[in-house]
Amino acid sequence: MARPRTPLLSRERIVVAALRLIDDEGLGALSTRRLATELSVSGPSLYNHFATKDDLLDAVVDSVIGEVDLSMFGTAETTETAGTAAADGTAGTARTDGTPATPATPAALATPWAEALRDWARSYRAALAAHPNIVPVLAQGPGRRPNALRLADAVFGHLVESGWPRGQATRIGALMRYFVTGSALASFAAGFPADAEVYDAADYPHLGEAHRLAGHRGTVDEGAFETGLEALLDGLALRYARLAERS
Amino acid sequence: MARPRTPLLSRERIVVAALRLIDDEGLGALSTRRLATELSVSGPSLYNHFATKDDLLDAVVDSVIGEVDLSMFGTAETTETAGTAAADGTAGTARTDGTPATPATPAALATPWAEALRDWARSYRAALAAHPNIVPVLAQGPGRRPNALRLADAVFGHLVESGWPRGQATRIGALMRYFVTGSALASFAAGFPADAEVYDAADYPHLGEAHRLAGHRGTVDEGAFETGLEALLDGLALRYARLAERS
DNA sequence: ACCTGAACACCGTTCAAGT
DNA sequence: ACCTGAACACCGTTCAAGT
Repeated sequence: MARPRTPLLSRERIVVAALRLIDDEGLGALSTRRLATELSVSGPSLYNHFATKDDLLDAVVDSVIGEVDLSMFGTAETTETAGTAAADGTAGTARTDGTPATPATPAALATPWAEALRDWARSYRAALAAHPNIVPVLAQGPGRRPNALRLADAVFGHLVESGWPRGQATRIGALMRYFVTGSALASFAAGFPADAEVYDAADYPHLGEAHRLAGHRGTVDEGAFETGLEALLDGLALRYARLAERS
Repeated sequence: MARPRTPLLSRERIVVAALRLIDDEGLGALSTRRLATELSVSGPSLYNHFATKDDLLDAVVDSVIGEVDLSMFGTAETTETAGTAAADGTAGTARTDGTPATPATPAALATPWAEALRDWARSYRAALAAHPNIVPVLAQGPGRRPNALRLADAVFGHLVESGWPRGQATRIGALMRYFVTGSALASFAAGFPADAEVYDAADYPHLGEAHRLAGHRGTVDEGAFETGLEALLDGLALRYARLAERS
C-alpha cells in the first residue's frame, strides 16, 4: 500500500498504544516491532514519527507527567504574600485557643505551602502509581521534557515565594521527588511473596505474617505513603518555623 | 576445548562482572552474550551457573543488598527496653534545662530507634547509590532473596521491639524504602540539563539557575537526602510521642 | 560437570522502493 | 510525506556434541 491518503499513525496514537503496552506487560514488552504490530503497521513505520525508541519513551513519560495537578501552586498573585506568611509562621509552637503546644497538633496543617505540597504529592503519586512500569525512566529527571520542567518550575517557585531560601527549596523539591517516585516505583506489600513457606522462622523471626502483605497491597502502600507524607511535612514545618526564629 | 580441568566460571565471578557492566554502562548493556565475552567464554556457558538472566540479576541484586549494614538493629537484649523508651518519649515538648519547647530541638535526636533508623538509612542509601542502575530491579521488593528478607526482618523487628504497633512498623519500613530507593534511583541534580538554553524564562520563570545543578550533583543530592531523612525521623518521633500519650 | 557452535525466534534501526 | 520489505548487527535460550 505504501503511503495512504490519510496517515495510519500519529504521535498521539503511538504514545497511547506504547503506554498501554508498558502498563499491561512491562517496559521489557515494549519493542518497536511489537508496538507496530499492535498498531497494525510494519516496524519501521514508527520512525516516520519518532527518531528513536528513546524519543518515543520520552513522549510517553511526558504524557504521564502531564497528568499531575499543579493548580495548587496557583499564580504569583496568590502566593506573593509569602514574606508575611513566613513572618508569622510559628508553625505550631503555640495556639490561639490557649492549648499547649504539643506534637499532637501537626504544624503542617496550618501552613499554606505544606498544604499545597501535600495536594501536589498526592496527585503526583497517583499519576505515577497508575503507570509504575515507566517510573524508572521518568525518575531519571526532567531532561528536556516540557511537562517535567513545568512541574519542577512550579514546585520550586512556590517554595521560594513562600519564604524558603533557594537552596532549601531545591532540596525540598528533590526529597519530595525521592519519596514520590520511590512510592510509585513498586508496591512494598507486593514485593513479599504470598507463599508462607518463604519466611522460615529460623532465618526471619519477625516475618511470620509477611505472606499476608500482598493481599493487603492497596491499603498497606496507601497507608505508608500517607504516613510518610505527613511525617515529612511535619518535619519540614519544624524547619520552616526555625527560619522565622532567626529573622 | 569443551570442559576444562578447572572451571572457567563461578557464580561469584559472573555476578561481579555483571555488576560492573551494569554500573559502567547501564542495565541495558547487560546481555548474556556481552557478559560472556567480558568473561572470555561463549554465551551459553552462563547457563551452567544460572537458569535464566533473571536468576543472574537476582543474585546481583542480593549481593548489593548484602552491603547494607544492619548491625545497628542489634540483638533482642539491647532493644527490649522499648516499653520504657516509649513511656518517656516526650519528644521535645519540654526540656530539663528549662528552655522552652521549640522545634529547634528535633525529637529524633534522643530516640534510640530513630538513631538506628538514621544509621541504617544512610548505609542503605550508600549501598544503593553506588549502583544506581540496578535500583529499579531491587525496588521490586525482597522476593525470595535472602539478604533482602534479612533486611526487612531486621527493620520490622527492631521497630516492633521499640514499641511501634505492628501495622505502623510495616508502614515505616515501607516509607523508608520509598525514600531510600527514590533517592538512590537517580540523581535529582543530574536530571537537569547543564545547557542553559533549555530553561526559557518565558516557560520556566523560576529555573534560571537550574543549569548549574548538575555541576553540584553530589552536594545537592546529599543535602536533599539528609534534609528529608531528618524531617522524616522528626515527623515519626512526633507520632511515637503520641503513642505514649494514649497509654 | 562444564564448555562449545549451531540454531530459533526475537530485537532497534537503516535504506531503497513505492505512491 | 508516509508506508513497505529486505537487510544488518544484535538479543535470550535450547540443544546436541565434546571431554
